Amino acid sequence: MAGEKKPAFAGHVTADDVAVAAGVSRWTVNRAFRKDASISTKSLEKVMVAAERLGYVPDLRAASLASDRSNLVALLIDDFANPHKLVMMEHLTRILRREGWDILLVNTLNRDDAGHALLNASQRRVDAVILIGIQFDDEVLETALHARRFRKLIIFARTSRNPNTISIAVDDVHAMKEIANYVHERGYRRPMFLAGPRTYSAHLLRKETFVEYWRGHFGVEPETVAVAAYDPALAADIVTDTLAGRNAEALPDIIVCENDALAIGAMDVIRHKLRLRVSEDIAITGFDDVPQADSPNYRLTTYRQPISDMVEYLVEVLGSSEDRDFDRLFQGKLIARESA
Amino acid sequence: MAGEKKPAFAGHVTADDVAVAAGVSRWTVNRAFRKDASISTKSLEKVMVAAERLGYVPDLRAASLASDRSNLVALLIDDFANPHKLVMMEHLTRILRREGWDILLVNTLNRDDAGHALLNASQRRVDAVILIGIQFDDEVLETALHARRFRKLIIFARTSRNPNTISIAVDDVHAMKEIANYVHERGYRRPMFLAGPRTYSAHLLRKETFVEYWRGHFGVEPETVAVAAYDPALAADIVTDTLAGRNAEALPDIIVCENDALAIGAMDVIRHKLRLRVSEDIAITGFDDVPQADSPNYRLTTYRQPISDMVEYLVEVLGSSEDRDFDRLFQGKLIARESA
DNA sequence: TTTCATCTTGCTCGCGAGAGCAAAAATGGA
DNA sequence: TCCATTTTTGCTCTCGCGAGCAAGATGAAA
Repeated sequence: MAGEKKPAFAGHVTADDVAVAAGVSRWTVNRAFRKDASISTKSLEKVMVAAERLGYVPDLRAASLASDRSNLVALLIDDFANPHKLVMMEHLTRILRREGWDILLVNTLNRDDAGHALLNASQRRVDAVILIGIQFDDEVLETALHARRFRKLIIFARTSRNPNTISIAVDDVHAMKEIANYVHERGYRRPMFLAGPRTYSAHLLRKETFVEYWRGHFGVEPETVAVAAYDPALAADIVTDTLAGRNAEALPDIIVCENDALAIGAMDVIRHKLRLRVSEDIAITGFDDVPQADSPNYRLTTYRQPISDMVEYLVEVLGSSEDRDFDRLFQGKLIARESA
Repeated sequence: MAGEKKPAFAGHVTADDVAVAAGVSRWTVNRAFRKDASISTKSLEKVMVAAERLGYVPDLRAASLASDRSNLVALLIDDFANPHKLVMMEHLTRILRREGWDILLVNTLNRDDAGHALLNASQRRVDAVILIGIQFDDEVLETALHARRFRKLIIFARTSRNPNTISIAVDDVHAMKEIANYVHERGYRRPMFLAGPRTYSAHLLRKETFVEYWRGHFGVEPETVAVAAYDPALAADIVTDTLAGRNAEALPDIIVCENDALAIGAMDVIRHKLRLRVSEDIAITGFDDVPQADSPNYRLTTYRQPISDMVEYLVEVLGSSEDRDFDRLFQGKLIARESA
């Protein structure tokens, strides 16, 4: 009380210090920082004034340890060449933070590393794991799930058949049918599908859907090419290797890409390597509607995922303690621009 | 011992359980998971076998609480439109993880939010904070530093004059002089400088250096234009507003950009809005050497920062307990491509 | 004023580890 | 083989907070 001046070394100010300063018990101090706790406005104010003066903030490690809820989620990601990841991260970090969740960011270096990444997260006792990476196989997920290291394992922006994971994604099947119809209506007849890497657990149904739908409805089997990563530069190499030297009739009239990262790489090749015109000679579609897709340089026809809605749903899932099936598909939107 | 089967619910397997299973004490179990601890190979193995079987992993929250070292660093970021952020994050997440550091990712929504973001981090008792965002003002940093909420506050890829922060950055002054000389040597005489937002604490000395150097050495004051964010789309708007309608003599012959994000936006405008040729009509330089800069579409002359080296130095700083001046400038490299 | 319900406050115990020390075991040299 | 040294192991105490309960304060109804 009497001008007892500690050198405000906030790193080690504890609730006890505040309690003494405010003339209440330690538990009242902690209660003041919990939104659910019952506390009188009088002591709340006393505590807050003292805390402010001493520079006290509660230690979430201890809170987490005692309550068995960490309010921490791990975000596992690996596909850093794909610009859409930046978009997803922006939404995830902003909205999760608004809802009081902190994020542990883990770079899953490669498929073999996924298990370690999961283990890493589990050591911090995260409440949930969000996968926005692509390199995971079922075995790893099964192991983690079986060990019940997390309450929830959420696969974001990708569908999963694993009944124990929660998948929040766009409706790829519907989307690709819409794209296929659009492409056909616009008069394209020789599509080539440019696909990304095949993963085990978390699938994109885009290639399968497009190919089957096109074959079923328009009678021909589209050519498909796969790229080992969602990397524009890599996509460019593959497309160059595939198309360079072909004469006009052997070229596709449109390249339907699994996402914008691939589409951007492919478009660069059409223009600068094949020296053809985009849309007139070879059209192109993407998926994701990354910011670049709207640039005057690309004007890419693509398909927008409702990322904000998906993340809002994600926080709803995180907050829920029910044990139901949380899987959900969202409807996206075709964005027609000049590339197709 | 005798086939006592718990339903391997790893979420609640504690060191005590493993101790019983392995026939040692709890402390021996914990020691087995610490690299510095003294333990016999025999008990190490016993513990590891038991831990593996039960699915035990140490609880880093508790370890952190007891040892006052969290092995956690906060990464504060805000500039999600800039593709270079993805590059930095990839390096940071990969190398920090390799060295045993976990990352708490915090999206600093805006300048007013920086204080909250810092507070957020401090509640998790992170060992250090790394800023790769741009919106911080001195007041906020001073408050955080004064409260000593973190052992280290590192400003990455940006220089700071604040003596209490650690700045790990590229030598902007040297870099811009090199760029200015290159530009002049290549015969450009009417440069325009396209700058990003001005921040308080963490400066980029690029604009100042370029403008002063050019004026001092070549006698004329270059025109400068500022963009409110490192966002290609925003840069495109500003450049369009600035240059559209000018006749040829009033146009710059080169646009020197503070970074690639701006350069990419500007280049799109030159081609698709002004309908001019890049390099022949208006040349352009960037900074960062983002992946896109190398694409056949841009072929941007730019300046590469040695991000890997910088992050390696960062982990060295994190690991050090000395109390010296850790500020360091790295030398980058001019990457000449076709855009200038 | 009394009585009972409600709100607030303080307390015991526990969360899962680490520091640091003391006891026990292993090791080595004469 | 014996004693001194070194290594390994176990233990007490602590880190900062929360759950849940009991005691105390407050207030409304009788």
